[in-house]
Amino acid sequence: MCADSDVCGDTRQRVLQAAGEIFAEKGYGKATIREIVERAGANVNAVNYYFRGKRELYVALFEDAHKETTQEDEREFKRIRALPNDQQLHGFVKHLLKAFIHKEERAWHSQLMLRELIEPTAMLEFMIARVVRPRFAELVMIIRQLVNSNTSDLRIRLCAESILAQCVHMIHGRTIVSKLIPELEYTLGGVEMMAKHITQFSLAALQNLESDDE
Amino acid sequence: MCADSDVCGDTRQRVLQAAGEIFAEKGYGKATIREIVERAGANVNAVNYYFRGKRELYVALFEDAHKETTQEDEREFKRIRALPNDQQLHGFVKHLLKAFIHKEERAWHSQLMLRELIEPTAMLEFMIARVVRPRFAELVMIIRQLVNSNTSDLRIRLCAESILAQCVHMIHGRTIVSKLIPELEYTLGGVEMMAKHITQFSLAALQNLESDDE
DNA sequence: GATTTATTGAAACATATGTTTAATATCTTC
DNA sequence: GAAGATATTAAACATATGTTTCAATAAATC
Repeated sequence: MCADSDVCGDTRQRVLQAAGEIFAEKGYGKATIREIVERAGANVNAVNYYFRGKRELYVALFEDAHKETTQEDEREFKRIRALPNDQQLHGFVKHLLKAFIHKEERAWHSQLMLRELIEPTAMLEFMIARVVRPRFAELVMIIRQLVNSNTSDLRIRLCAESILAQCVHMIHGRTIVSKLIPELEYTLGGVEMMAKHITQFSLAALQNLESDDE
Repeated sequence: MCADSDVCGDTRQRVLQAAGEIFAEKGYGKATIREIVERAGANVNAVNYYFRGKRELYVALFEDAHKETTQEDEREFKRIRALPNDQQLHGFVKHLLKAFIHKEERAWHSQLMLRELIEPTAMLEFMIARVVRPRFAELVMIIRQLVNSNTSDLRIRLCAESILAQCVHMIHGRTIVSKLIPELEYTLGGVEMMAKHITQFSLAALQNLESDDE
């Protein structure tokens, strides 16, 4: 047996790749081992041989995806922090949106994360701790620089949710969005347009927030 | 055989109720006929006897839910149109949010609709046409009264999506939202707070929109 | 009240799917 | 090149689940 990726034949890798795509496409429940191994050009047994089972394959995959996602997040966040205040939000929104429009081979990393929000498995807690919370914290930091200094923390977190909501909705609700706004294509250009609108809408909101007493 | 609800024994009705709850809870795929009939106190055969199959049961249920939803929408929209301009948005947001916090017996009507957005079945098209589009149109009307008269239609529709996004996110992302903002309880009081924030945030955005030329 | 129809119940059937087994092939190492 | 470890394959197994069958029972009709 071999656990490391480079040592053994590429069957393990092909299964990982195929599983990533299919889990991202259909979710854990609807993905079947037989479809995965077929796409990987491997035998049904391959999943159990290399990963001990469907669930363990999913966990392995998820940890891969999480690692790549957090690395990319950290890299991007560093870059964004160096931007002028009023451009940071745009950078953040664009970063979130772009992850989902990647070329197919890579796209499943992000889609897998998003799926977890839709139909949670046992990995949800892990993901909230490692991906969602850091992103949320970063967004809160960006917002804090844009609003009145006496704005309460609760208010800022609510605004953060409002902005996240718009990003998530564009991806996850794409079927509906593209029917209601056919002008929005799900390409790199379309994403620019989405990011521009979300940023503009949210900046306008933040700059116009009423004071916190009520 | 009997198709009307009042004529035959109440088995058919009990199955409908149980199915509504379970489909809303778990989605079409994960709901099983055996669990449905068990909760309804009926035999496995009941589903096939009264509805010809699982899918047909789902369709029947969905049409029921849709009818009730659209009726309630129309009633509420009429009421909201009578409000002053600046209160209409708040009324609309509150209406959307409240539907999901109903007492359990009724909640599945709305939850079933929301599920369709998450894991679409063949009913998605039907639902977009009958529920989503009318709601979207209503929201667009409300927004149009609040912005500069030369604001483009595309811009207005983008804003409508931004507002819908926030509403949907509060319901559909409740697991995460309540972790990031523990102050937000999913009770009637909590919903008031959500509605207040979403309205305030969005009104601020709309009032501050830049002009459309670019 | 007998006959027909509608409803219910238990079991069987067919299929899909995760998992295991055991045989075969391939590779490594001495 | 032989022996043992590693990898692959095909088949079988176990379970879950939608569906069907058919007999038993209840309800309706005449």
